[in-house]
Amino acid sequence: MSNIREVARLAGVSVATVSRTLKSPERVLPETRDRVNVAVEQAGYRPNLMAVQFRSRRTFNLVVLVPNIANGFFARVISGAQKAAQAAGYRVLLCDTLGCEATEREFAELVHAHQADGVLQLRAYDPFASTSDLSDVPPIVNACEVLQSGRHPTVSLDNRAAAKAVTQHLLDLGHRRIGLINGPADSPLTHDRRAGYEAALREADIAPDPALICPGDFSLKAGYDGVLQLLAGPERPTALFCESDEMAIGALKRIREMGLRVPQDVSLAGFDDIELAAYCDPPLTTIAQPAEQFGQQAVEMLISLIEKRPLPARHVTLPYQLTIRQSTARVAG
Amino acid sequence: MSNIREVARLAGVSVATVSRTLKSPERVLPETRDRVNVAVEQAGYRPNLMAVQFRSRRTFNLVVLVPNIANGFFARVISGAQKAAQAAGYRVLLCDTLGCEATEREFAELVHAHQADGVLQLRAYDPFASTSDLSDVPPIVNACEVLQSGRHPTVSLDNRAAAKAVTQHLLDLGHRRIGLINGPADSPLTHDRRAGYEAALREADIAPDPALICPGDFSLKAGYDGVLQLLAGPERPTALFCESDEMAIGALKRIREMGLRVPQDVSLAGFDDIELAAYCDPPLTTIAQPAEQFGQQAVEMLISLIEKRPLPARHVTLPYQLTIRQSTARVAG
DNA sequence: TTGAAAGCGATACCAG
DNA sequence: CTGGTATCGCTTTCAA
Repeated sequence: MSNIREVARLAGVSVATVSRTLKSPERVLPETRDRVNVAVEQAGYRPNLMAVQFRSRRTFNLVVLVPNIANGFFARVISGAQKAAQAAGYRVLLCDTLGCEATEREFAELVHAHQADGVLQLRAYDPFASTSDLSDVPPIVNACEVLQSGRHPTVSLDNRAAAKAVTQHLLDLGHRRIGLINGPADSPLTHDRRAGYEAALREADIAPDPALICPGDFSLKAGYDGVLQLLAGPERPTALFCESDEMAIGALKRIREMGLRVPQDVSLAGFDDIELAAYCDPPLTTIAQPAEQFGQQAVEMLISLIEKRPLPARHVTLPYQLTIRQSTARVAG
Repeated sequence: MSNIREVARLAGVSVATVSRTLKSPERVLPETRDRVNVAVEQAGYRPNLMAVQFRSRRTFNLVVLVPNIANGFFARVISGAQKAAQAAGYRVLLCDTLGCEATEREFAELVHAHQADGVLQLRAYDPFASTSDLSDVPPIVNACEVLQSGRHPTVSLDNRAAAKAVTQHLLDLGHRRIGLINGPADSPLTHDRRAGYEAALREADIAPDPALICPGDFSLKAGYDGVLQLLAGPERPTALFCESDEMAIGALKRIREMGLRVPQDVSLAGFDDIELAAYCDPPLTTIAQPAEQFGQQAVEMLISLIEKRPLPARHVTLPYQLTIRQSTARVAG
């Protein structure tokens, strides 16, 4: 593989001139420049980025920690992140952490090892939690699922308000017994969404009933299993709010298997507005999140951090949208 | 950030000794070793991987080119790839190329720029097609959707046989008019699956009818749109084979909207066996592909290539499995 | 067993 | 405008 010296030799100039021609051509005589360019061509020369980065102490790599790549929502976040990164001349080192803290810490360490310039974390875990010396904490942005510490910049959604809006929508349709299938217990998303759900109920003078709330984890299976528990009791709810579309789709299957219809017997609402939500039968009422924007905004903030540009805002909240389709209807009777 | 010199100073040894202690401790006196380790600890030293890689000319990075991260099938392939990479001490640089050849070439170039040791391509496009000098082609493995050139090692599925098996299954159920919704026209997958479909028909003495074949692109929408065309004619097919589960799910929605039932009026089969296939109503008959294995095998081959170990086989074919659920049934009448 | 020193490839400073 | 050269942090001979 040819190097800069080889090119210099071919062009009959010094390595310094080759470097200059490539980096700031205006500082080189056009004639010399041409000779160098010819030599570059001839040698099939490509700068060894390893060396460049080593020298400049910059990698233009961003580590993105994803809890689960297979999740349609994160896939869109990643897509947005990648576009923003590419636009700014950065690359994305994607890591499917499966929610494993050790893995997350390990990958975050890549920054300390000079393998990346910053970290984008899409889960509520601070891989640098144990680093008390703030000057030792590299550029990091937290998006989607954020920490309350406020230590790092964040991009989030007002999950409480969104969940409240969905619940309100169900209340408006006359529902009084509304079931909830939660997300993972340790996630702030779950906490906020549940809080929004309960707030809406209370404002309608309905006491939240713990028997109507069941644990989940955002997966198809959790929705499928959750329904069994929620619709088993004597006074079954007339509506169900699932904290993710995947759970809603799992729930839908089980509801059908139990011989009930959506929305005639049970109204069903999800969260995320994944592509599939519109293709369900019936199409799913849900909360649309600007997934791509999460990734894009977060990456832009991260790059500002890296390049030490001022951040317009340390904490950004993106808008949600209640998307009403046919899975929710006025309560029967 | 502390460097190796700092550690050497603290331990009162030379940088060479520090390096040795870290790389081959057995070549260092235990006593010295301990002193070095203490110094490492004390200085909070972490080797600058940039420098290590620069010096050793190895990055332990693998570029993985994915046509579409949002696709559930690829998500599983990636998961398998990542596990295999991690197990071998490599990292994955994931690139969502969106099928853009320029992007693919650009990322593949990272190998030439010494940013990665090899490339895993999950699509039938050779980013080094223009490189005629074989010694200039870096380690690369092609998986899932493979090229016919045979230039690079591959991991694939016998798509023709799999499609033939699905079609045979439908024929066995008494179907004679079987529609097909194709994948992208430029993909070998599409070609092979269609060939399998036609072969099965011919063996049953049925002439493939072009009017029963419609173009698609593996997306929900393509399935949704395709049905409109296929079921519009006077002699509508009694069964439909979609070359991806996503298209089958889109098709399902449209079939319902047309007032037809699956499988009573139309049998429906997909391909991929994504998680959702089992959660459809009715659950989808489909071809299960060992997605994780694709990623795992391909990465293992790639690493063998990189480390110049002999490959057990240059072309690996993984097994498929016809998974029969409730979306296909004996033809009515 | 340990240390001194020569690079890896590119950059940038300082002279000329 | 151009060239010589020190330097980034680490690895790896080669000697001692």
